[in-house]
Amino acid sequence: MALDSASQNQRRSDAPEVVVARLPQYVRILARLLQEGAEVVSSQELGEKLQVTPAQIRKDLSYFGRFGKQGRGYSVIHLLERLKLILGLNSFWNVAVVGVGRLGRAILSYPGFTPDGFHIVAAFDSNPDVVGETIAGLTVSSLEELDEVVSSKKISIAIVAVPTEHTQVVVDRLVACGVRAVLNYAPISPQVREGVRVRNIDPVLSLQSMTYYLTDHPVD
Amino acid sequence: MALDSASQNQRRSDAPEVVVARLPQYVRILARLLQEGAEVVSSQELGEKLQVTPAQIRKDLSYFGRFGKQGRGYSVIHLLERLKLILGLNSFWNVAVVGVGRLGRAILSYPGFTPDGFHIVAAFDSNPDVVGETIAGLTVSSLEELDEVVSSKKISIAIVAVPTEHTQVVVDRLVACGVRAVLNYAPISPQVREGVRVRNIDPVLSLQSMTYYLTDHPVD
DNA sequence: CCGCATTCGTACTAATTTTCACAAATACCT
DNA sequence: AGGTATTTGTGAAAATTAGTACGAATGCGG
Repeated sequence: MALDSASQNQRRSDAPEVVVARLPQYVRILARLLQEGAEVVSSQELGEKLQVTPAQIRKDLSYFGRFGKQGRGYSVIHLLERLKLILGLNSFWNVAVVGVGRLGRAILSYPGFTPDGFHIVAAFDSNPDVVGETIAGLTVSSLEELDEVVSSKKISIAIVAVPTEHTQVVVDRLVACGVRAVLNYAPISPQVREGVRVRNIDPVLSLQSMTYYLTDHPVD
Repeated sequence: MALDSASQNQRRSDAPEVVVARLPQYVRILARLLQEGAEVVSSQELGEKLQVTPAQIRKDLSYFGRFGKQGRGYSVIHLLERLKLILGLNSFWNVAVVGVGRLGRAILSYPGFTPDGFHIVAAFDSNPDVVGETIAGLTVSSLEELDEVVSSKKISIAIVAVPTEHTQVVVDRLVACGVRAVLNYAPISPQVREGVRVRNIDPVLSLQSMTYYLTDHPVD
C-alpha cells in the first residue's frame, strides 16, 4: 500500500448519520456471510440481501475508505473487521439496564446483546423488593449505587426501561454519572446535553405509522 | 400564477413516508396538550416540544389539508381528531401477538398499546406447554388456530416475537391469513409481498449505531 | 374601527441523500 | 498475452427533504 496517509485522512464525523445507521446492518450480513463460508462479496450481492442499491453500499463505504477490489468485490472478513472497527465494535461495551420490571427482565434475559458487542454488567431498580434479586446471573442493585457502579464497571451505555414519568430523571442521573449513550424504551424522548446519544424504542409509534397505510386512501 | 388545481388536488398517498412517520408523534403531543387543558397550539410551540422547526410541522400538515388559523394556531382537539383520522386511529385495531416467550409476555402485559388505538385480542405460541396459559387476561392459542382466529377476530396487525429462525415462516403464515402489518422483534427483516408493511424493533442495531459516536472523533 | 402583533400556508431556496454512469482496476478464459 | 466480463470508487445528476421568507388572515388593545 502506497499512499496510505491520504486515504486514511478521513474525518469520520463527516459521514452522515443515515450512513452510520446503515453500517450495523452491513456488519450483520457480513457476519452471516462469514459464518456461511463466503470469502468475497460484491456490492450487488450485499444490496440484494439488504434490499438497497449496490451504489448506495459503495457510496456509504466510501465515506470511510476503500475496502474493495475492482472486478472482485469485498473480502468478507476484511470488510467486516474494518466496519466493526469503525463502529467501535472491536471490543465489548459494558451496559447497564435500569428498570427491572417485566420489560427490563426480558432485556436482561435476551441472549442477543452479548454476541454483538454488548455486555450487560449491571442492573438497577428503585424498588427495594427487586434490589438484591438475581436475574440472568446479575444481582439487581439499588439506584443509590448507580454512580459507584457505573464508574467502577466503566459503563458508558445504559438501557432504560423505567416508567415514563421517571425516565427523564433517570436519564439525567445516568448522564451525570458519565453515561454517553442511552437506549430508551419509554414513550417519550428524553432530553440530553450535547454529546450524549439517545435512541428510542417505541413500538406504538411504529404501529401508528403503519395504520396510515392500512386505511383506504383516495389515490385517484 | 394563481390557479393551481394540480397542487390543490392533494392525494393523501403522495405524502412522503418520513412525514407519515412523524404524525404519530404529533398525535402524542396533542393528546398530552388536550389532557393538560390546552385549547390552541402554534406550530412554534409544537416544534419546541418535538425538537423540530415550526416550518416542518406546518409543511407536514399541509400534505393533508389546512388545519390552522392565522394569528391563532391550531385547535388542539380539532387537529388531534383530524390526525387520528388520517392515521386510521379513530377506531381500534385488533392485534395478535405471536410468540409468548419472555418478550411476548412483556408485550402482552404492557399497558401502553390500548390507550393508543390497539387491542391485543389474541396470542399464539407453538409450544404446547404455553398454549392454554392465560396472560394478562388472554388465553394463548395454538398456531394451528391462526387462520381461524385472525379471520374471526378481524386481526390485520401482528406483533411477532418468535425466535429468529422461525420469524420468516411465521410472517409468511400471517400474511397468508390476511395480516397486512407486522411489528417484528427478531434481528432480521422479514420479506413480504407488496402491500404488507413491516417495522422492525432492533435494539442491537440501535446500540451499534450509537457506539460509532462514542469512539474518538477527529472532528466534531 | 385602526394599527400592531401573531401565525398560518406555501412558493421558493437550500441542504441532504440517493442514484447514475463511467474510468480504472482486476480476474479469467482461451 | 490479449480480450472480455466484472466490479469498485466517485464525480455529477437527480430526487428527496428541510428551511426561509413573505403574503394573507386573524385577534386584540385602545
